[in-house]
Amino acid sequence: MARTQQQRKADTRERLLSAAAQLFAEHGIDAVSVDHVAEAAGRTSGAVYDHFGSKQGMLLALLDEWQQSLVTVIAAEFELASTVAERLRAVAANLIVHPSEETRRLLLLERELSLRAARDPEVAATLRIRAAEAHARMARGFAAWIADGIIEPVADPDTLATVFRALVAGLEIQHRLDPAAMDIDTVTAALGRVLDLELSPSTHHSFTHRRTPTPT
Amino acid sequence: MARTQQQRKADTRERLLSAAAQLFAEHGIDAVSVDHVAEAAGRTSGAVYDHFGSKQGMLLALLDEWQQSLVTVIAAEFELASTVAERLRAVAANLIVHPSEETRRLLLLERELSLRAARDPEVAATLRIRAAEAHARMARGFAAWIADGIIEPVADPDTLATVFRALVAGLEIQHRLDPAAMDIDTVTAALGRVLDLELSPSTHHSFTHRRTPTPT
DNA sequence: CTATGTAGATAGCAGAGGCTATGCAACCAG
DNA sequence: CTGGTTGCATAGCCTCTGCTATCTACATAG
Repeated sequence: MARTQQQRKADTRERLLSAAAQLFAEHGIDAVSVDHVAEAAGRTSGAVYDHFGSKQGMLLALLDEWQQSLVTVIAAEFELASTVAERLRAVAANLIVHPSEETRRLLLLERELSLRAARDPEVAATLRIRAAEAHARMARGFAAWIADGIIEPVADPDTLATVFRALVAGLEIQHRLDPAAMDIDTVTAALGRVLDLELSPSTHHSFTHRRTPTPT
Repeated sequence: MARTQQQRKADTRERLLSAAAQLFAEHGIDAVSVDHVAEAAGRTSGAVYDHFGSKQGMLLALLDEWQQSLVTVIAAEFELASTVAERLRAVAANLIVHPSEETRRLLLLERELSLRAARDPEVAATLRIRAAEAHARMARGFAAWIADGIIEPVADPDTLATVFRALVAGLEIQHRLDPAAMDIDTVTAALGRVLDLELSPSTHHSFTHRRTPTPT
């Protein structure tokens, strides 16, 4: 397969990181052993320690090469529709209400990492940089929308980006816990609140569509 | 101390659950061993297994008796001020920007539990019930405000409660990761966005107050 | 073709953590 | 007073995990 040693090493590194991302997202970082990762990558734990030195080292390497953050996915969703309302609905659908399996895993991994960051300064430092980049990117997007008159300047782009990121994260948490309690109209309306859009489902409906949680 | 066996047992149970709550919140559930909990409670692991059968059993028992959820804390904050703007600011300050150590621990535990719920149906079931109660409580609060004319009926109470809970959770995550990037004015303005309040800091200021993340 | 460096396999250690089996003192019924 | 029960302690088993030390096969240089 890989011919030179360099190629072989690079290939192994990719396999290991890819397997780690997959398994960490699916089962949680602590629940996945180094041996699990190695086996999934078709290698042994010796390869992991040769490449990264420790499990933590592997995690940090993974973070460094990790591009598919929440905001990246949001941005991708935004490209798919033209009107603002449609874009919000696309985000609501593809990130929160009907995400693909891969997206679900990504979001879960992002949550676990941000929780870990609260107790692990190394993880926090890496995540902080990514978060700042993501925020800036989204703020520029809102600024452009305002400049183009696509949305009303209800607040400055920085605040909008902060609110929007927080909302998506928070809504995702709620929906994952109790999907039956939140349909796509509610989610879309919630996102629209940020931009002063009137997307609420009819009042009568909205007061009654929420179901009590499914009893155990 | 405790005289009858019943009293003794009840006392031990409380000690164990209290110690577990404290330690789980501070270090994370997986990082805390059964022995740690027992020792902090002045007992041994034998007591834990007599009471709860397993570590998971202890966690579920803890959840069942757990009253101090995020929304409970928010509700408490709301009582402290009179005007809506002041209440939002109180929430921003006491939950997100300058929370007490105890509040910080509580919020962290709540995040860990909700993440765990994504992979553990037992935890999910318990949390789901609490979340529904919390949501209903907050929705009733917003409904009362609308009925009393305290806030404009910009959306139905259910949507408002959904948005507000999501926003607080999301903002807390962001602020914990990078406190320097989000001051209290931004947070308050973000919360106000939900209710169409104009609390934004001056535009010129808001475009510049965000700092780049502290390098490493 | 040989010498050497290197990617990664193999085997195993040390420690920890969940859990169990058993022991024992305090309590309680008769 | 006594025998049984209860609440918890003690000791230890067993598995798993992160990690290391050592070895092997291959690739590259000369």
